[in-house]
Amino acid sequence: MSYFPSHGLLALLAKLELRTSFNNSDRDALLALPETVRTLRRHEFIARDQENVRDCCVLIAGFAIRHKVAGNGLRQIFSIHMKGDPVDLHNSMLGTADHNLQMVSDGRATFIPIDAIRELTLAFPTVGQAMWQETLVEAAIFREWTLNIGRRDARSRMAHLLCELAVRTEQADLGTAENFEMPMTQEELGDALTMTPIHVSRTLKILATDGLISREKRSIRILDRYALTKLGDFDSAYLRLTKDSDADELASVE
Amino acid sequence: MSYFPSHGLLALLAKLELRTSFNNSDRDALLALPETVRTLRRHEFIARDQENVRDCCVLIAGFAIRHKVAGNGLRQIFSIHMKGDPVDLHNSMLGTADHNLQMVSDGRATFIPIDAIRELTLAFPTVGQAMWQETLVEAAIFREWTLNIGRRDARSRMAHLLCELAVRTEQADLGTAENFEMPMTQEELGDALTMTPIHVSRTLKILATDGLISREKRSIRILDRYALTKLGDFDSAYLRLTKDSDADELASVE
DNA sequence: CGGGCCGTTGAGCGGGCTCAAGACATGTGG
DNA sequence: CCACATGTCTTGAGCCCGCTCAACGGCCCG
Repeated sequence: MSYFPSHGLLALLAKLELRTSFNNSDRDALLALPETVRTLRRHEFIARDQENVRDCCVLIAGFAIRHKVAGNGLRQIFSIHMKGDPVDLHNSMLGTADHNLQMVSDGRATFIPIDAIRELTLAFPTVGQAMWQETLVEAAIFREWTLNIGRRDARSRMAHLLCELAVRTEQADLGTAENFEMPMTQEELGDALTMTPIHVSRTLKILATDGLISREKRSIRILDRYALTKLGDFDSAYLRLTKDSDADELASVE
Repeated sequence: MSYFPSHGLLALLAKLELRTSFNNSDRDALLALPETVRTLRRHEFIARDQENVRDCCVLIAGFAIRHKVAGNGLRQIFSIHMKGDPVDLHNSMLGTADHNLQMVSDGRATFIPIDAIRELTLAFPTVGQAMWQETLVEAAIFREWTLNIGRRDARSRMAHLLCELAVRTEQADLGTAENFEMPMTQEELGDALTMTPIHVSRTLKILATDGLISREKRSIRILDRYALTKLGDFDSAYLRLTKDSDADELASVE
């Protein structure tokens, strides 16, 4: 048992409390989860397709990708993860992985035995529902990416991804929505957006020469957020960053 | 309260018990859920993007699709649903819909108030975990479809979809894996696979002339399952049709 | 200073799209 | 029973977005 919860557990708690109201015993039980913090190197695997998964990994620092490789050798990235994301609830709750989780930068994470999470969710069903909702939101992100890859052209796809990362990095307190780190290579971006790295390069160049973004090393500055949002057909609703009750209040105010 | 649970609830129970062991009180509580059975017409919406969702719909007969329309008017279908599928746990557990659910054939379904499901999962956390796992498997299907659309060519995409439908219809007791109904139009198939209906027609024709399948009205006969599985790069593991313990047993026997 | 890795740019190609027309089944009203 | 409309599927012809192949330049780090 950890007497001093890691930043990973604290970030996870904050994330879950965005959408669910906990009482003190819920909160204490979550923070009392047994955990082991580890540093992770770029390209290190957190979980591998088809292997058993015994721990749930919560990111503390750095970025990770969720991906799977098709029989023809082509890789598809399904989502990008950052601080506070319980990155393999999906794999660990089902016992065996059906995709890979891999770091794209150096980082740190805390590992929680999945059996402890199972017991926690049985003893504190409100925490269980909150975690369930968290995976539902991740499923919504998968759907939005499918729509993105399937139904938008290269520039829109790129704009949409940049908008999502802007919102999520700000949310995770890793930068502002106007200027944030994006430590992925263009090859990784290509596998997330279903383009060749060559076309990623050309597409980013177009966005920059059109004045929508500017690029430094591995970070992005958004120069025209309105235009980028419109080009990317982006609506952050699917990320569910507010409680439903908040949304209702907003709706009733309008 | 329904004293005679509908075929929808019974099919849902059977589906959840594929992966989770219930005791009698779990089972009784699930079957005692309040429900309303309704007939549904082809093209009728079960839920609409951005609307509030108060019920969870479990299909009894007929097929439904999950989809969203991008700003450019193009539609992307995310999954196809049939008997026993709790089709909008995703939307209803989050309160508002972020995509559409629509019938592609006439059918029947039972509607369960989502508040009753929330209470059930708090009082019977094992049932909650089973439903959570069900949505995790659906998320796995979303990922597999993303891989399909993003990383396979038209013929492989089509083959993969046919393999998935073959396995799932057999599982749902709606036909054999060799011969099953597929009541979708080629336009709907196209929106599921990200192709034009014209290309769907040509692709199906190629699969038929190559001797992999034959087509009658709205049903498919699989003539060469091995070749179709190989072409579609299909591995049913992501559907999680067996308990993990079963899989472990199989693995240890090998 | 040399060797990866990463990003950029050019030139040509191709899978799947667009546009167009026709075939065929089903349903509806006269 | 036919006339007609509608929805679905098929086939043909031409085109384009993003891919492939290739070369080069910049950066980091040993």
